[in-house]
Amino acid sequence: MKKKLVLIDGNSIAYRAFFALPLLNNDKGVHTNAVYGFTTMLQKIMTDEKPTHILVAFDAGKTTFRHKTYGEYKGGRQKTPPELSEQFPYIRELLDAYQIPRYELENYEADDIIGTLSLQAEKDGYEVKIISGDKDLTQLSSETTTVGITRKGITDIEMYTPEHIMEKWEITPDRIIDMKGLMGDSSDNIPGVPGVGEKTAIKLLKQFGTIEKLLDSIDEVSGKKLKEKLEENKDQAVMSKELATILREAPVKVTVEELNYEGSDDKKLKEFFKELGFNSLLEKMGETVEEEQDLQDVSFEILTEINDGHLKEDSSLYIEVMEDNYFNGEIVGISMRNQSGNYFFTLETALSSKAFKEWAADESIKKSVYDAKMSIVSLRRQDIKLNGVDFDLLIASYILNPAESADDFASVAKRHGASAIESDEAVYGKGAKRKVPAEEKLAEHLARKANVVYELKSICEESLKENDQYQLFTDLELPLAIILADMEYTGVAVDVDRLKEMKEELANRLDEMEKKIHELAGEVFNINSPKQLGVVLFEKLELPVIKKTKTGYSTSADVLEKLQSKHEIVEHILNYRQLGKLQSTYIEGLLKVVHDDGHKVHTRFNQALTQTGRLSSTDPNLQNIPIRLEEGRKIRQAFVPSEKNWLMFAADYSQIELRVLAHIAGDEKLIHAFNEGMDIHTKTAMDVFHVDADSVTSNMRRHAKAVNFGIVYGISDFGLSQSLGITRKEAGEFIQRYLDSYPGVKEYMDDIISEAKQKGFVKTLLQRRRYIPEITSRNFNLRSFAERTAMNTPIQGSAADIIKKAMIDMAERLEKENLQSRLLLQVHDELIFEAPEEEIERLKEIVPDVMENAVELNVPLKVDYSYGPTWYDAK
DNA sequence: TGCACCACGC
DNA sequence: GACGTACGTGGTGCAA
Repeated sequence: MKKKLVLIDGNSIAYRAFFALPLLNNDKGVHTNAVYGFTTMLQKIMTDEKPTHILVAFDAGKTTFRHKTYGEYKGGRQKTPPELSEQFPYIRELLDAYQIPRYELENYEADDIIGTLSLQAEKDGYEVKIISGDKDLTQLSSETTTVGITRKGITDIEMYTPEHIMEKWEITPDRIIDMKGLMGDSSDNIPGVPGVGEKTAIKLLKQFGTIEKLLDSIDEVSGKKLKEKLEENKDQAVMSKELATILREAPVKVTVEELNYEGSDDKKLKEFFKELGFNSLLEKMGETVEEEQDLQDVSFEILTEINDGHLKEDSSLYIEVMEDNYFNGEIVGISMRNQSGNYFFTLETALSSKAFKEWAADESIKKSVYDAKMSIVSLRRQDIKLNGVDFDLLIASYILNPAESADDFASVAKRHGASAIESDEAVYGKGAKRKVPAEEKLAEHLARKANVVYELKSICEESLKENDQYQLFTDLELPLAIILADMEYTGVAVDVDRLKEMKEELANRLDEMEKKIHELAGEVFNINSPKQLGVVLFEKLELPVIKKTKTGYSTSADVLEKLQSKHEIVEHILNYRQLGKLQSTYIEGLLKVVHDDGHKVHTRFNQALTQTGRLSSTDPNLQNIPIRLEEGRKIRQAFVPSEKNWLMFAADYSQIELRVLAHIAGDEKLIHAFNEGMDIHTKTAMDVFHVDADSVTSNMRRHAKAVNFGIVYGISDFGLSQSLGITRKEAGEFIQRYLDSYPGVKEYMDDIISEAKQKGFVKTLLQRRRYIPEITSRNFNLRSFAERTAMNTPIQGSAADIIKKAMIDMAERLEKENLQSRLLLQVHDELIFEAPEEEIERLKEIVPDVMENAVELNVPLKVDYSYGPTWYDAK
């Protein structure tokens, strides 16, 4: 077996882990995030690399021989946070438990130890892998040595071979020190040459080879300023190179042979994980983790008969359905908590209790629940009506902070300081092992849940009021939950026969296309496998590689489009992809979720998920049914009214986000444009390109539309450049010109960012919040992302608020006017109804009326509508 | 079972 | 210069 040495840069990985993960604590208050990250990284290395020899190198002390060369080396560096320092002893303990040798050397850095040992190992015929978070180490890459640098997080490692370095920087590994010498390294305080960054450094090295050769032929450097800088900083460049050079003959006292790895001391390792509270890692080692037993005893009663004495005002009611799709799973238990006690009972008990059913249906008796929509629907499937819900812990938690509201009861409970509760996973198990436990155990768990809801009601209400979000909760989201429950329960009728026809036809076409593609490729392969497709396109057919993914060649649509002219096969693949998507996701996917009784699908809207306040839809997702391409749009022919002589009626807001922007920003030009009913993309083109309406070309309008799109979705210059197929610079200029054209918008963007910085969150028209802590990050990417989020969320979120309000008003109006028409779906800016023919004329009046007047803005809201026998025809 | 890639909507 | 860049859901392939 080939010998393989893994060398790990301990300090660097510890740093990476520390900053990549949130500050975890174990129960003794010791910070453990760096140790945890280090462990997961180590485990990944061990399984991926299976080293025969291994060592972790650490930096020793503060000063090294490099300080003699340059006193300021690593100067100005933030000192190691104490939260990290305190974790180093644990990392050492971890390595000892793994029986992995560690090493540090006075006066030298970990880099030098690694450099020295890797050289020795290469000579002795080892394959070497180096793992670090510091790109400097890539200079050690060679035929036999690969350098892995952690990318985002800690377990995502980018491997640097000489080929990869060549691809990325267009230089050989031994020139990396020259690159560093020229561009410097702010984190190590290596000065380099001012004004020279990565791009310039690479350009110079490609031309001259090394720093020394460059300085010899300095007259040949193009660019006066650059030449001056180089001349001025000659010595500094040479010194910087020296500082960046890893020493390969440090006086290391261990030999490679001594580093052979014989496996971990599992007993020690388990003890260590236990001490630090790494339960998930313990479980991986096959240990059962006993529950934290600070669970308080809960006294409850299992009811076999429910009577008036148990049923009180202000109860919490908890319904448990095991499957997350409550249209498939049945209720496995119900619990209740109120002044008279804490109870558990089965569905059968509930069904046989007239008192319970009346109590549940009584609007005037107030109940608190966790997930009102789920509770209402799952009870309604049993013919039990649930009314009078005035508190929903799931929604309250979501409103208080949409980022943290994982749909997981135990974590919501913990977050708001409720008494401890076991996780569902601990009680029910997971995956294939998931099952309903014995009744006593289930009863206890559910009793605790009802208890938590009961406890948290007033606490959450208080917090909502403090945030000025109580109205959002009671007047918007809670009533909406009831409407969504109705929509879901009603479901949408599907023309199954039509779908099956389409399936048949598509299957034939796909077969033919598959044959054609295989023929053109000269071999049979799986077109759906990006991996196999990549080999065919880029190796066998030798098409140019446009883009790579981290696992291979990219074969995405935008890449294939660029290759269309190069080979006939490409177009066929694009068509195959398009139809394949329709077949698998929309036709087969939809057929899979049609309920046998009545040919309906019952999507579930997740009301507590998105960061902006939008809804999402699953099983099936009815918010992404094709519309753009005719071929796909035909899918909509399969969505039909559920009753004879009814029609589908669809109404959508026109440009709601841009209208919201005009309102929030108070931009006069934009407001004027909407007041005048102008075509907003044409108007934007006029303002951005400084032309009059007649001179706007279709290309100008397309660009303007993309910019508007970018504003609405908060995309970056990069994103805009991708969608328009232009350079990033051009895209940036477009955005700049847009902001120059609409000074009100510019001002809004600036203000909202500073508001986000100051408060830590942004909010929508109806007081929905999104917290954006990254807005103060020193990391450019995180901060930029946060800034775009700050600008975009009030726009998208307010639009979401408005349509939610419209849905509530609409339900009220339909009820008031005694109409049979039903709201079926919401697709972000669109509402879809089914309606008796004779009500269509009425809907044409009231739907736009209600939607356009859901809120009052300083621009008009505009709604378009249409109707027909299928969703397809309602266009 | 989990991740990577791709593609659909707004 | 920063290396990753609206938000969702779902399908298939593939390695573990």
